[in-house]
Amino acid sequence: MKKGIAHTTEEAIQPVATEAYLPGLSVDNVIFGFHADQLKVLLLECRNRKDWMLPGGYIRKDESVDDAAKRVLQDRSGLKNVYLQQFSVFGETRRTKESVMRSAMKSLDITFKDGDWFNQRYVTIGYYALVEFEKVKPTPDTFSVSCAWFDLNALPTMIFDHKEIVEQALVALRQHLHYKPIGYSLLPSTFTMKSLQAIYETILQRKLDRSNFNRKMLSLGILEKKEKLFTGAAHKAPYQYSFNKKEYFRLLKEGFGMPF
Amino acid sequence: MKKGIAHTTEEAIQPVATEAYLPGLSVDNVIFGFHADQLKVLLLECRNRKDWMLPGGYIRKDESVDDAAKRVLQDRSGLKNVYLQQFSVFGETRRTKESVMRSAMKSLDITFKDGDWFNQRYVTIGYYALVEFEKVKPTPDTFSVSCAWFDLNALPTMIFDHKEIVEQALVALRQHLHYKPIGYSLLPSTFTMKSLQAIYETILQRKLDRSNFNRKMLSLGILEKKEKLFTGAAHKAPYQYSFNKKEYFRLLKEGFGMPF
DNA sequence: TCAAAAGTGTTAGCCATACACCCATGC
DNA sequence: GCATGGGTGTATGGCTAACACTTTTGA
Repeated sequence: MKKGIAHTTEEAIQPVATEAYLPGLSVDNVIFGFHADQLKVLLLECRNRKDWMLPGGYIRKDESVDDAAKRVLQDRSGLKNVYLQQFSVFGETRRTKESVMRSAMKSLDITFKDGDWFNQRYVTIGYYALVEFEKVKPTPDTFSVSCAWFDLNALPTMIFDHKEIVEQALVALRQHLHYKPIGYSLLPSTFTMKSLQAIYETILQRKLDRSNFNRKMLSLGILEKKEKLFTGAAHKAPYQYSFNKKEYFRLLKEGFGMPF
Repeated sequence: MKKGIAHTTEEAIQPVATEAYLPGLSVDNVIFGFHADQLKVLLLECRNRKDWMLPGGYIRKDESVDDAAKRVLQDRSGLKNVYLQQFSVFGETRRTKESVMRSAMKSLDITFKDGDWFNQRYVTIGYYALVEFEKVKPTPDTFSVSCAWFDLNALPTMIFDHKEIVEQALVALRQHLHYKPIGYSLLPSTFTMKSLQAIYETILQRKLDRSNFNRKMLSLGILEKKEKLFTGAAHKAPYQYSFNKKEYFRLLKEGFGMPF
């Protein structure tokens, strides 16, 4: 608020240089990861409060909204070049609450005045990201004391309308599943059909037939079968697959029809 | 800019009372109508310029973003309670151009300074609406001299990225067609199956089989057959239908799968 | 009686679903 | 060899797609 403009990546939600950002606008990312057959969301634990929030940030005056979302994603997870999709705007008048802002400011040595940067109405643009769980380095920001994964079925209490944003993101993701390939940035470069199926099953919240899932996926022509076999368990070794990047992104752009 | 705040509906894009609006944010509506077997878009002819623009406006500090879009829709078309769907945010840094703003201001007796209200970067939230063509009363705003329908295949030159916004809206509409019913606010309260089919055909840009379309639509259970027959032409009279509003909106919320 | 458009019926083929059966592996 | 999980095959039912046939109406 008093300091000059710091142009590092990690200036995201810093209470400095508010003149560098668009007023009243923010982005919030719902970052999905996949671990132990469960979908997880990356959340931040609020400083000085008992609740959690989505990784979010403001939009610099010289960057696009998409770029702001990318920057936030990279700052909190260490990752870039992952699937990041804008899905909805949250623009209710009273979605942010002064009381929450106030307590969040307390620890940060910020004078809280009416009409202040943090005390204005915020419209936020929701994005969801699909990331490879293992590769993420959870990193809290200035407003938070920790950054951790949560199971979708066991979300903590969250500030503002952030829980609703998570739910909407899941709805959007489920929709997209019907006409877009999923898995590229969620899985390691090589994976088994079983783990891919597990992703679909957790997102859709229901079991799919193993045989039919196999056939369908292969028919899309986005998978490359590695003849190399995995080993170590007391059963037949599964094939390893990787995505044919070119075909994958062609389908991502063009869309298709999934039976479920 | 000098006058006080006028709280009529028709203050939308007025250059007065800029303090009443959220800075740097706007909504733009792609209003689709259906006429003569063609999809039309409602556009505004810019004052002092040779190009056209989408009906848009700013967001009042005491209204939600959705409400702002509704207000703009009502001001330009006279309609409310129609299908209005947010579909994307347009947030590139250079999407609005100073030169365009400048010429638009010229006729309005507005001093144009750097850092001025109209000379800032704008992020806009795109909505599309489906309206009953016949019911619309096209009404220009302060920045425009006329308001008229355009065929989607014959759009005029448009300011900023507005043509791209129209195209994106059409893409979104086409997507939604696959899992949501369409037609309610596009058609009169009573209509024929042929006109409903025509809507689907123009949105999808391809012919559909009459017989199969019939069967599919009826199987959704959102249509009520009026035994009253239409008359006047040299052929068999078609049935009239109307939507079962309750079922229609249930499906709109839940979604379903369309074969095409 | 003919043309045009609407209503209805029918068939073939595809595809999702369900399930069965074989293969590989470690204990 | 047996349990476990992976790979592959197949039958059934349902639905789409295509098209044929009938009905209604005004000219």
